[in-house]
Amino acid sequence: MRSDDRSAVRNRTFTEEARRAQIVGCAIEVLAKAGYAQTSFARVAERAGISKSVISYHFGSKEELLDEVVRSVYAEGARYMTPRIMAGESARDRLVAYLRSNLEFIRDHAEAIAAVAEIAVNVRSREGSLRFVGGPDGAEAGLKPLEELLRRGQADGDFAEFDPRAMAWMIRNLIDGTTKPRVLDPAFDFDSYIGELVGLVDRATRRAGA
Amino acid sequence: MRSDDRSAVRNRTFTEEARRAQIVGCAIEVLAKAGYAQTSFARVAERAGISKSVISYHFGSKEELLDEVVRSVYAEGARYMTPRIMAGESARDRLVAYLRSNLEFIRDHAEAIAAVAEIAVNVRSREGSLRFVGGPDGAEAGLKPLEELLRRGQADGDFAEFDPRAMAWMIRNLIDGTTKPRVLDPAFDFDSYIGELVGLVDRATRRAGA
Amino acid sequence: MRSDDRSAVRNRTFTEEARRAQIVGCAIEVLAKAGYAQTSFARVAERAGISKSVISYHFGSKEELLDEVVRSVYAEGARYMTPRIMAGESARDRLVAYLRSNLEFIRDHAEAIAAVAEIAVNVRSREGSLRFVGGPDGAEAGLKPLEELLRRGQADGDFAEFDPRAMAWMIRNLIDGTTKPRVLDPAFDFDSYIGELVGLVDRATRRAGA
Amino acid sequence: MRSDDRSAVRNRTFTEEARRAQIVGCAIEVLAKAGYAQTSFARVAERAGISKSVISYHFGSKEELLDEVVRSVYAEGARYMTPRIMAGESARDRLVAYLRSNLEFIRDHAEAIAAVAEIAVNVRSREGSLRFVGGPDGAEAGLKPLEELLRRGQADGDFAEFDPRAMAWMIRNLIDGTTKPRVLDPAFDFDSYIGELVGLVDRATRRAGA
DNA sequence: TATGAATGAGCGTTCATTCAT
DNA sequence: AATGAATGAACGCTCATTCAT
Repeated sequence: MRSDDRSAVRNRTFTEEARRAQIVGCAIEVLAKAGYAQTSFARVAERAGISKSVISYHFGSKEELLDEVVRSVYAEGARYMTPRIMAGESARDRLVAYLRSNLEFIRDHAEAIAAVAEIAVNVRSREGSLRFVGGPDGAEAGLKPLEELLRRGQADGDFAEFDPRAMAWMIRNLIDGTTKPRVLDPAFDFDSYIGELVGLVDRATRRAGA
Repeated sequence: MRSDDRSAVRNRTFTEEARRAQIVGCAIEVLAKAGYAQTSFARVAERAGISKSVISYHFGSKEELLDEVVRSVYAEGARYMTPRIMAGESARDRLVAYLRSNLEFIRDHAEAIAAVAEIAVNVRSREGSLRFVGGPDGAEAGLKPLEELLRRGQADGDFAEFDPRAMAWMIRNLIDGTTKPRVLDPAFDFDSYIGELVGLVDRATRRAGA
Repeated sequence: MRSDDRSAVRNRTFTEEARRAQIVGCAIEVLAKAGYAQTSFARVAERAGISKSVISYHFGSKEELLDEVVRSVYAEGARYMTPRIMAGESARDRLVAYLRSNLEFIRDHAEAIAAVAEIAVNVRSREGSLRFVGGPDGAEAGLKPLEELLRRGQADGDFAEFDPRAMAWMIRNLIDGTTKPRVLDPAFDFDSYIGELVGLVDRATRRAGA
Repeated sequence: MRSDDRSAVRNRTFTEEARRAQIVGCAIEVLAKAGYAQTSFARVAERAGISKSVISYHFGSKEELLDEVVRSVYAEGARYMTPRIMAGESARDRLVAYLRSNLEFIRDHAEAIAAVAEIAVNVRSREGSLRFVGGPDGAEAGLKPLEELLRRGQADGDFAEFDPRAMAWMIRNLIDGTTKPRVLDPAFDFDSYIGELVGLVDRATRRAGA
């Protein structure tokens, strides 16, 4: 096995990247369909039609594979959202773009989102803390820009007075919670839910009388 | 194991109830501290200072133990919330009471809430669906009363126009998401967060001009 | 617990005898229906509607219970067969009576026979040898009288020349094997099978020209 | 475990076949020596000098291992018996060949026969019926050819009148019962027993006056 | 680059048995 | 005479991981 991939970047051949991507894709499917507890190398390998030691070969550990699942989904999410948010001119525009683009990404990548959720609530460090919610790569990373956006909007007079950090958390929870009605509610309509959610946030942040 | 457990209810001796409660308590601690995947009979027994077959003796299966964890936490939650909600005279009063009492309960029972969350997102039926999220005892059970409350408030003219079902889901997500900032944010202050959340929901539901 | 019942005979109260008989009966039912491997104190107790420690109380060990099952069935078998065999005047008469009475007893006590068979082929001493087939109480005990009967018949000129010991074994195997077609063959008719078996043994033992 | 076992047949490497054969061999030894109830993966592995998860790796379940034990012994038995039986020209010849070859195989494979017997009388399906006694692969499979042979012999005038099905059962029981005197009787001589058994069956089937 | 083979730790569960009441 | 409570050993099985090829 390649024992020297501790460092962030390594040269990988094209075939290696392809295998990694395939395995990540299968891992996402298994995670989404069967849940974290039932996601084993054996099941992922079975779905990929390869032997399970191939996974060990490419990823070194289960942790590394799950990390890569999260990383790849985050990266694709950022690729989708960032330009759309940046296009907004006012804080309000950008907030709405943040909400819409994030929700659209969730809508269009149900399996990947479910997989990341499974990992986020389950993978723990040795000491027991969740690896993907705390930590520098965790929720904090996604929260800070949102908080900044809100703060800026308040400074600009776009938004009412509220605790921008608490509001950021609440908005994240509103977004992340979308998967619940989606899965559970047979009558759920994603696009109208987006409208309701944007409306709610708008009313909750709008300066009185604006 | 006790051989006559088939029926729903059984007389239990005082000692048995005490042991069951002790085991449930330890299971909650392990679930909250180490997460679902690391919660085994062995770990729970170790924490309780008993042998793991004692758990099998009292619960018959892991599923039964986890069910009891959920049931007991739900029951205590209902005991706390129900009278407080019922005391409200208007829909708005009751909505605020719903929010406050639920959040207070979460605030005061952090471990139990975390344990139930671990179970809810992990325990699956044979076919792969989450047992405690869907189903008659799942989210639906908690959602319906809230939706009714919102609908009634709209009929009374207390609330603005919005989709009451979507709003109910969003409110639940706001509440359930509270654990995230609590755990992750070192500066998190639960009581002021309650205020922010109640304020947000108030603004989001209030009839314009009211 | 009564720790002094190592010796063969003890005074037992009426209720104690009744309990023992009840437990033995239930053990027979479980053995016959579910097989040796699935026969546990728990299952026997469940069927008897008592707690499993009652069995421990009355029998001291699983071995003792199974011994009692075998002993009681053997005793009842002997009670049925002995007078019928003794009534025969010639060796041939007695051989036929042996076959018929044994087969009738098997026919009329299917469960008990099945239970004893389960025990006989499964219960082993510490060193690994079967307890109920070898040993002084085992097959030998049943075989010797049959062998003697055959030997006597040869001396009387009733029977042909054959190795009486081998013949005794073969006859026992014919009898004991009856349960197999009975269980497996949907068209099996016990009484006509008795006729066939008696005929076979008659032909096999009869002196040529007799 | 190998994840692609679903289908009936698979290519197996030489090493895998060797390991499987070794494990089957050890399982036979344990079954024969210690009996079904004491036959566990741990004991088999211990005898093979491997870790018990190796057995799981190669067999997937205990059931699969025991199936393979039965299958391999049956296959070898058929390989020995079939040509010898086919060589007989008359029904009588073939019946004697059936008896002799079967008994010789039993004589020469005592352990394997004992192991299969342990399995046959103990392994049950979910519902409680014996898996290897009833069913298409069970006793029926071995009985039918024998019954046909007897029927053909009657049609040819070789044999007396008797119920060929009952006779087939009795002959099978005579053969299968051989293990009992062999194990229990210190003076048992297998070859002379074969002679006695063949003689008995001959007398029992021979047409009067033939 | 990939794999077959193997491993040891751990899982939930069942078991006969013990013991105080 | 009976029981509830508890135990430790053993069970079949799954797991991520290692390693020689």
